[in-house]
Amino acid sequence: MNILEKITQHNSLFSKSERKVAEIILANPQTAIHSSIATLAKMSGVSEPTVNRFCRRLDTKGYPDFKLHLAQSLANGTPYVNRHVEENDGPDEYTKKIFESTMASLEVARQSVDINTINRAVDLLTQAQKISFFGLGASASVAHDALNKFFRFNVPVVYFEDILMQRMSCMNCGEEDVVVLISHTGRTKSLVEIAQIARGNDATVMGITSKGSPLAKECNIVLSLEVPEDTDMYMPMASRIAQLILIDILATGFTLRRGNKFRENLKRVKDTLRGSRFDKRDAP
Amino acid sequence: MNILEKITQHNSLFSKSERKVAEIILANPQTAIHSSIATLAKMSGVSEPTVNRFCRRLDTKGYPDFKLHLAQSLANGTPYVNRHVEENDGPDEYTKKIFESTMASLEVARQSVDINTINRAVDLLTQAQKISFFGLGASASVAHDALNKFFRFNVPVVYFEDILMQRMSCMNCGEEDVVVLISHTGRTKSLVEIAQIARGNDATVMGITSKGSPLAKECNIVLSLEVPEDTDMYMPMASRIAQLILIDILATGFTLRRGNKFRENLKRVKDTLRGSRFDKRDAP
DNA sequence: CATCATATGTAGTAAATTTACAACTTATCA
DNA sequence: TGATAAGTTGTAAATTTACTACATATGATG
Repeated sequence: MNILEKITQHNSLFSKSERKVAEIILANPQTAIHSSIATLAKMSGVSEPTVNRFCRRLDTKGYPDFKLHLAQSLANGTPYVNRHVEENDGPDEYTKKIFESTMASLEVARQSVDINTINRAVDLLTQAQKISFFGLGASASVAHDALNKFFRFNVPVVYFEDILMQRMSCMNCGEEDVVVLISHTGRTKSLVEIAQIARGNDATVMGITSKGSPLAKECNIVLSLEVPEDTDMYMPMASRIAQLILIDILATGFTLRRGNKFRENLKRVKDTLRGSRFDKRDAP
Repeated sequence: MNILEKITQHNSLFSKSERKVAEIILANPQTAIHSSIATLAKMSGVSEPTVNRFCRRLDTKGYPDFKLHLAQSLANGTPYVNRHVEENDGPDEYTKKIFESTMASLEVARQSVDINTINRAVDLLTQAQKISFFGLGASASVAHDALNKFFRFNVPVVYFEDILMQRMSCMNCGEEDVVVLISHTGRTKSLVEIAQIARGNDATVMGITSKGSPLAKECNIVLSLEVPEDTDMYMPMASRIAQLILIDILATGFTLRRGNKFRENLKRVKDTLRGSRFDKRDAP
């Protein structure tokens, strides 16, 4: 897709003179897009038609078209790269890095979600009699967030942080219930146990976790997100944010599936909150 | 910067015919970049020089240069636009929309953070004897997440979901303590009250909330994020994700400030978790 | 209604890109 | 090794494209 990468990769397919052109372009792409074919030819020490042929070999219609592609590649500048925070970074640097690497991860996550699985997950949630959200450690706050979202839907929804409560809750669940287990690694022992208990009671177990993990193996349905792992010791945890967005997506699918009448109800819940708020106008 | 936006904004400066050109381009920019000046002129129903003048008015050198700029604008894809989920959207559509609008909001948020404030906030947190995180409703899970992060730092850190517990906790705090209050709107009554209580006890009150809100007025320091408001009835709550990233940033700043020895300690906490996990290799 | 200013189009010109073809390399096989 | 074919590269002409200068039209102002 990106033409600059394409140039580097196709290098072997170029002829000798074409390679000269490639070098000049890679060395200074910004200059290249503002040059005419004649200028570029002179810079590369080749003839104009050679430059043209070079462009064609990259599946562009010709030189102007090539410049367009090149411009697009350059526009993406540094397209949200996953740069790690370093020891001596100042506030401006680590702020920028955290935002950007989060966005980079989200971009990756976005491309990795499987729509069909999402759809099926929404199906299951819609039909559930009771929905439970469990997670431990960092994932607990994700489960917590899920509770907040689904609670508004006027569906029986359960969330516990305590392992024992989670267990007990699962022991009491049945065929009609959906248990959503959240764990980035999918290797938290007690969560895997909970999955087993839930399945033992014929509940549907939905995992928001890594593909192929121990937890994933115990689930009826797995929503996995490919997020570059946070090998870093510093904090940013893009995986967790991707999970939250996934919850957003499920919740949205849920409302849409439930239709109009249901959404009116949702609005009522929102309105109820008003009483506990300062009015927008006459704030103290 | 972005030429497409520029076209929409400069609309009033265009002449009648130039506006025709603008319309055609905005209607189908992808086609525009692949057309010659003659084709575009014909499509717009104007003469070629008019198109050229149109380009010049946008501070480009001429038509080819304009196309380059246009191509760059388009390169950023449909650069993460905040598109709302609609009634009849299928799973693929709402998934895409949610991801994209979240990213769009993050981009906005990123540009709105004030580095100096962040730096001061990190200062305050570093010096705190005890840090409390409080939020209600959706913001509770953000506070919860903050707890998870800061807990690892081996600093006294407090989090309650219960209003009464929050109150009691604040009554017992002192000069050396920092209370972080999280609320997107900043209009939740009980949270404002808590801010007042905390300040009454000389604690430092840090607000992660909207500028100029009732809550913001009670804070010693306000970390505000300009996030396009979620007027939508559907779920996506970009504001909350921006808050989480902000917490990430604070936590990162915190570790960096604390230096090396401190980070070793952090690693130890991470290692401790191993025991509760299935090993990566011999997973069952 | 005359005059000026601005806006738009026509036609010609200059520039840039592409095509066609010829010259030159390089590889292949007898 | 030398002939031939396949592939490269360059030259020059053809074509397309963009730009300039000027003429005409439109519209506002006194």
